[in-house]
Amino acid sequence: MVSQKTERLTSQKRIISEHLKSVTNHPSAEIVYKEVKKRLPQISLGTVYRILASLEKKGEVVEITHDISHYDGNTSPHLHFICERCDRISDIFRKCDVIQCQKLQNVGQINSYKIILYGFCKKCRNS
Amino acid sequence: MVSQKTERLTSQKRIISEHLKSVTNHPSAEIVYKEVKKRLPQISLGTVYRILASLEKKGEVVEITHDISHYDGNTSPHLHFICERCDRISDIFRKCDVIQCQKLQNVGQINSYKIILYGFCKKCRNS
DNA sequence: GTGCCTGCAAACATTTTGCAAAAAC
DNA sequence: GTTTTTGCAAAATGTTTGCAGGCAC
Repeated sequence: MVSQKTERLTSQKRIISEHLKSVTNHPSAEIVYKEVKKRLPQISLGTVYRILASLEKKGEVVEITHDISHYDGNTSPHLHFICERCDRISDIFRKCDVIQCQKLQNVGQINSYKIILYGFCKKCRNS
Repeated sequence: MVSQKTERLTSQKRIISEHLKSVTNHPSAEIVYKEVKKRLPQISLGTVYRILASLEKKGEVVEITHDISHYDGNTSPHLHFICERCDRISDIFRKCDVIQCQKLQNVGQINSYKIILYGFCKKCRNS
């Protein structure tokens, strides 16, 4: 019999997960660490990285790479807009026809996608 | 009078640029370095990074982040497909209606976009 | 000759990892 | 009690940078 690893629910996992679902600002690991530390003062940055990686692997969090990794706890399929001036990442809840591309193209089996738009946000464009 | 910096064409820039235009495998900086070293044995990795960054800034090269940075010398707008098993990056020359998203959304001014599809390529799916 | 660019190596920032103690089950 | 997870700190990785000499113009 192969012993199988059963995941355990720790307060670290729960609180990081809750935090990511409650914010919309796509924080980096460092920022998640700082925020979560308010509730769990003894947590370490390494743990934050480990938990973020496992949440991503499970599909409960989406990673957005912009210089460094940022994390989005909203897993409904959507796009991201990154302002090249202020670096803010915002959500765009609008479907793109990637599904259509899938069908037309025969590269293989498509499981997910990431779409990032780059430009200037309204605030930065007007200044 | 503000003195203005005029760019100079060096063999390093020319050969890296040529190399990226001649391949379709989306190499990392390290791989570009190894390949270009065949023609320029004295080139350094730092120079490769500097030139890749400047080409990207000028829009002559597209950066694809997948764990590390990969570079695409083909600047015609297209999508990328990454196999989650063999990590190969392939091009998909097909337009997506991101333009349409732009018009519908009013986040600001959109300058460019990156679309990455993740899945299993045909070879990996059948094994 | 002027000043941009390179090679080198050291520095940097982010992320990963090994290990012993702690917590979950 | 067993096994997973954590905190800590050190290591690893990819990338950037300062500087002196080299090369483009």
